[in-house]
Amino acid sequence: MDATPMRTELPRAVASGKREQTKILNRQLILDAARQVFAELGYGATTVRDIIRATPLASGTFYNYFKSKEEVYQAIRDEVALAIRPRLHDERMKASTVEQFITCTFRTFFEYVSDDRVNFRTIRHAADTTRVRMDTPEVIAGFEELREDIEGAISKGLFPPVDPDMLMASIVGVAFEVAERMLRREPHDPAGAADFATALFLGGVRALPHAQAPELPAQDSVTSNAA
Amino acid sequence: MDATPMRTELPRAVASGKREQTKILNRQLILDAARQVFAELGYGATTVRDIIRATPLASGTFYNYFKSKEEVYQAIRDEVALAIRPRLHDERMKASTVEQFITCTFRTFFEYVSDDRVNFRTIRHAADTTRVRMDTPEVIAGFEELREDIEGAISKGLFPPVDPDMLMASIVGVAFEVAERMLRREPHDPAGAADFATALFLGGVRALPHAQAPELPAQDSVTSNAA
DNA sequence: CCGGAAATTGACGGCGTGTCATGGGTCGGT
DNA sequence: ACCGACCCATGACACGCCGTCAATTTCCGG
Repeated sequence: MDATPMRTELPRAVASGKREQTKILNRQLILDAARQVFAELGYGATTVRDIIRATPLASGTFYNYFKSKEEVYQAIRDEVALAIRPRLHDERMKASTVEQFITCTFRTFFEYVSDDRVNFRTIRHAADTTRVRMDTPEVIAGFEELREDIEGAISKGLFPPVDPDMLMASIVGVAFEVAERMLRREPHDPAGAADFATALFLGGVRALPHAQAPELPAQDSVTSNAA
Repeated sequence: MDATPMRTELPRAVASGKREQTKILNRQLILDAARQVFAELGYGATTVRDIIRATPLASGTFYNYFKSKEEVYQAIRDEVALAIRPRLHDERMKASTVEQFITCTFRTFFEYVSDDRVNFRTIRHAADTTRVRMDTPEVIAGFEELREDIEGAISKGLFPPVDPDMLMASIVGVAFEVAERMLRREPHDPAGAADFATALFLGGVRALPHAQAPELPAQDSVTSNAA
């Protein structure tokens, strides 16, 4: 809230001693260098030495901050996940209809991806010919949160009682794959991508097999497999 | 066509000289070893040395067959893609309704994944905590084929005129992500997964924005940014 | 049976990895 | 202002992997 330094004996909240300051600085130095090197060489070809060389630090210092290049990658990826996850959750909490729930999820995601293409290109451009997607624990936690939100929406009667796990998986799959295509086109059209995905799911959810709904009036299509 | 050996001086079709036989054998030796080592150590941790050590061959020999561990990985992955791609294409060619088109795509894919979990687990179990998916050129070609099939289906009036690229991306995303969840559950239920995905797209496609329809009545939302 | 082509072998130089003893810089107490 | 304790950056080191290549073995055709 207040940006005014209190000038008490406890300025810890922002950056306590010089010790901790350089610690934060160095960490950021490494992360920034990594982002650049990953983008330049690709994740697979990058070595810890490449990262540290793009930094004024010595090789040993790297290991005071990260165990490996993979951990650096995770940190970068988690940064993104931590930035976007609360936004998505908040938006979904505000939703009072299926349409709002779905549309805000996709819109927020695609807009973020479009804005943050620095990070995102870094992340996607991994090897030469092959595309790669790595899901870090933080990202997976985001998926779980989506599933929980879906479960909540179902119990509030907002969604029909579909399989939340499968629906989550589908949304995730469409989000990432469509985002990829969106980034390939110029100019980026996050709104168009969101409209596409939203329409798909809005139409689709209605047709989805209802999981644990025993007292339904005669269903005509699907529903052949009631587990 | 004919499997009968002609007994001429040219039995090349099956396995000509000892030279070529061992060449095929060695290649297979390396691929098998790689499958095992990848599954055991994970892709990231595996070294070319690990692979060659799981083989009676010498280190130098490896490079007569593959440039790197990545190329081995591609070969394994491409093996799968080459096995499944024609099947998918054939099934889709037989489809005369949207429902058939979509359902056969998912059913074939999920059944294959479920059967072939040896390869698939190998492929997915890449690092320790992180999940990865690598799309090799052969796999990407499969995606392109799907897009072309969608375009064909649209021009035959089977599909409404949606954006084929985006629809392809969505199908791919759902297929892989739902497959992942399917493999996590015991027992595997490829039919259930296919029903879910099919229902989603059957309902969704109808609701999708129609791409190249210029004579639309007043558009209210979107379309603000016409390049 | 022999000469040449093709493929295998394993040792080698170069490099990345992760560790550790060393030393310089920082902090809290006096 | 000074000092001792502590923390952490440093870069050399031992080890292992990488990709290559000359020497050698294996195979083929004549």
